[in-house]
Amino acid sequence: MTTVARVVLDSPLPQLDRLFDYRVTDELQDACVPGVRVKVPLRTGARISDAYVVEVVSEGDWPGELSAIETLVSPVPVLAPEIWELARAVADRAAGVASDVLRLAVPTRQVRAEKAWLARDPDHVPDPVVPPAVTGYAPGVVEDTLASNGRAAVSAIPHPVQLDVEGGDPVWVPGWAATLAQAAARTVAGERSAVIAVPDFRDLTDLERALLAVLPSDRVVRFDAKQTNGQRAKALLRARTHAVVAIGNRTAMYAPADDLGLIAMWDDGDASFIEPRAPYVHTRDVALVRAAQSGAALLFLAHARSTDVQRLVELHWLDDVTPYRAAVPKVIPTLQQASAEGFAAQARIPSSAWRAAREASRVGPVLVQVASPGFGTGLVCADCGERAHCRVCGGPLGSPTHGAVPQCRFCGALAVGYRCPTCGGGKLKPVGQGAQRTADELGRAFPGTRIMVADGSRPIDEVPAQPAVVVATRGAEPSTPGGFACVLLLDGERMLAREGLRVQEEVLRFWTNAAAKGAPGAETYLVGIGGRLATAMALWKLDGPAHDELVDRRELLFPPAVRVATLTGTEQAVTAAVEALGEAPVGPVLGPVPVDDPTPDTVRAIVRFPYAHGAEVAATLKAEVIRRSSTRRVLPGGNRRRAAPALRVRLDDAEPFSEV
DNA sequence: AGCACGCCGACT
DNA sequence: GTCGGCGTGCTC
Repeated sequence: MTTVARVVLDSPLPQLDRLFDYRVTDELQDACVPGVRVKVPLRTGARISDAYVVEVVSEGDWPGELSAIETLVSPVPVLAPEIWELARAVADRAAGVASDVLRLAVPTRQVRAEKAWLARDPDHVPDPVVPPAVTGYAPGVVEDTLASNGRAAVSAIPHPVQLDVEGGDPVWVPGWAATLAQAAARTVAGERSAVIAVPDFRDLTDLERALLAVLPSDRVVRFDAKQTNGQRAKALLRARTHAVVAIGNRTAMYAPADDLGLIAMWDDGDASFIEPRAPYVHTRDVALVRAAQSGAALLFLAHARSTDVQRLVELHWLDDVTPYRAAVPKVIPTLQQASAEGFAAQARIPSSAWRAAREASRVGPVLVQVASPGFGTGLVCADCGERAHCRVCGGPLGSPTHGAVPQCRFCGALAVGYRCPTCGGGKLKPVGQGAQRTADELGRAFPGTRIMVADGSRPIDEVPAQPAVVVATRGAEPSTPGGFACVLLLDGERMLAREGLRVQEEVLRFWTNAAAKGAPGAETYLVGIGGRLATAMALWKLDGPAHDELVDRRELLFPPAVRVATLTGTEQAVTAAVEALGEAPVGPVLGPVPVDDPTPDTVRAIVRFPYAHGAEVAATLKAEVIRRSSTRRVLPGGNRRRAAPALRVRLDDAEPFSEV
């Protein structure tokens, strides 16, 4: 009797994206188990491909003669069976290649990490964990979701929370981090694992701090983008030793974990969750696939709900969980009002907000959110370096886009034919950054107060709980123990004025995430904003805007109301692929239109289809890609060289809709 | 990707 | 007659 290993090849070619059978030689019998890395011959003995064993059977389904596995790279099973299943399903959903997903999920080989893992004590039993309560919500609500392997969209606690640490000082963490840490600790207490994905490095640090307050360190495994391959390989193997919480950014959603009990994400609307590598699957979708496969509980925590999660709530696929109402921030929207004082008038900060901020800055730190540098670059005279000011109100001039007519950052007046009042020069050059300029102005207006600036290039993680004004670009706000005494949200109008499908969602995320950095009961002033968004913020009912957005998207047949396939390639290949889809698409096909990427003879078409047809559409498109990939294109000009594939398919890329 | 197989033009 | 062009197809 022969033993057959079914392997997945480490190749990005769609036509090789299936299992291949190989004979297992006698000397490899014992070591050849699912998950090990091997090298196998392909077509001719001269070509050797890397592969993972995914299954060992007594008889394969290949009728021909089998080649033998060339070598066993290492006896350590690095590809957990459930991660193979996940990669397969994620690739299928995206009409992509499983080995592309595996490249995200499994770090390259690291001998030291493997040695450490082989030398581990397999009988080691970690200390049991006492399950904490999940605080800030009605007793039992989150606990029951976990216990029943339920699924929920959870409105995060919108202020910092203090967690007691056994034998140490209490720590302040964001409300969402406390909730996820408590939920994960309950999961681990039941000796099941949890995976949690957060958008960026700072969120990861916050979450880790919260977790270490409720769990011993051998129960927390961290994956992050700054780790070396070796550290990732080590973390990957450690995640499978006993019940742990695996935390990280996008790739953490692929962390192996025996007996998964909880899958969670913080702030799924953050664009960092969009995977930039093929097959470009959003972490939220990985979470949904993994939840379906594992049956684990699923939690999406956020302040401002994404339209994607709102859709799942309206389908009753996710429960809607909110914290105690008493916890919500006091958001005070203010449309422009005249203000008596100089800078406040220029910045259109109403006098009430101005006074509140000044009062608060005497007792604790005040957070001022401004748009990012790209929203308004400052201008100075190219000859003498003098700052360019508005002739109408005296505010600083900026240039919204490069080369545009300079415009006042405060009153919006256009400065046509600007002349420098000092030297008479007519040329302006950009300088400085939005946050820094606002800080300068505030410094003059708040004499004696410490002013700090946090932006992308000069990040600050945390500021002390002392009187100060912290000016931060949106998304770069530091934390402070206990929370800020007052929060001012400036520039909102300008942030909303940007073009794009998800602008409103994004701006609500920026506002709510900043407001949640305020202390419980602290006031948040939303400057220059009225209407429905202001009401939603004031009532802290953020599912309202998400619902309204979703209604609009349904009418327009825009994602996430429908799914989207972007087809790029030769006109022939794209047209044939659209035809192959038959009746599955909804609404008109957009295009094909000529695009210059990657070659001038390329076209692009966008088809929309209902979620119910997802599997069928992905399978059809994958088959088209395979069909087209075997024939090579001859580029015009006579010289034969390798051209881009005749057909590329990308699913659920919402980017083109931002231009509509 | 690579590499073998296969069916039409100019050569010892 | 056949050497080799590259279009087509396959890889356990």
